[in-house]
Amino acid sequence: MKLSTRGRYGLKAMVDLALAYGQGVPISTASLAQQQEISEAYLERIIASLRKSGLITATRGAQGGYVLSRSPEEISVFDVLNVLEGTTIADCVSIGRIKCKNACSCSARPLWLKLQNRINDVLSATTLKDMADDYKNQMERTQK
Amino acid sequence: MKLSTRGRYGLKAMVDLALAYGQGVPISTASLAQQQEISEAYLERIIASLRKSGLITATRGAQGGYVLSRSPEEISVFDVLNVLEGTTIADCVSIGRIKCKNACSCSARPLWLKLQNRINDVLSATTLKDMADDYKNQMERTQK
DNA sequence: AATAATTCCGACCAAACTAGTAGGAATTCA
DNA sequence: TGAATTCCTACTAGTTTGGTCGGAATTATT
Repeated sequence: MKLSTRGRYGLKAMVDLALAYGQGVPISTASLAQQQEISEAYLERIIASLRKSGLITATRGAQGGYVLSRSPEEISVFDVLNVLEGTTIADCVSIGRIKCKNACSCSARPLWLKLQNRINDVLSATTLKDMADDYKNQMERTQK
Repeated sequence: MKLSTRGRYGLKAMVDLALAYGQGVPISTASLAQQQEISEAYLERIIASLRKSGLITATRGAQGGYVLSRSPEEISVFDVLNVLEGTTIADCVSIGRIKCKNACSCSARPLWLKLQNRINDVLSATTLKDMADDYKNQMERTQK
């Protein structure tokens, strides 16, 4: 039930991109990594997945970097974590074909389904804009 | 975000014990493992943790086995998974001291807290009795 | 008393996953 | 041209997962 650094680093990077959204300036991995104080090389690979999934767009070369492909309110946390982590808590609740042959008679499956729904509710109801706004507010409050 | 077999096997075993509760007959690992069609040796070790935590009580020797230490409605899924898995999705939402020094200024922490609460709500609102009852109902329906 | 059934315990193990590192090719701006 | 940057692939150490194995201790049954 633990989130990996992959998901945590990646989501925070996405929030950073959300904060920069609208200025049209691409942000480099170097600066994203610096804000989180983590390894540039590692974050780069995480970001590569996000780009391949289409959530962010890269511009190469000097002054290059990344921008969100859509506006922050159109990207949910679910979208992001779905790329970076498996979001399903057990195989038997995944949308595609169910791998567990005992699914019909499993005493735990109803619970997993319910739990999965609650998790998805939270993740898909929260957008990058929400997180960026919350963050800005929090920063303001601690300033004062 | 995946549950391990440890949590899944263990919880199902607990439901099996809940179904047998009240008859006073201890259930052996052999029979619990058989119902799930999994390795006896592995389940034994999972069950050992549950016993050490006090959720179940063992009687040794022939005709021995395990019974729930409390009645099924007094044991929540949270109790069980708390023993078998870490139930926290990130260190920064654990109850004890917060390990992450950036917790105050983290753009993701409010989300993790919210998500963690939703998960805990579901897990602690569901008891072994609920699961056992659901299971019995489901079995009846598929019989007809 | 012998035996079979069972919990209990510790050591071991292979495979997968996590969290990185390293190095260099390709691209683009200045 | 040179610096900044993405992009890509290979490598690695450590941890976790999901087990197995062998045997000691305990108890009910015969």
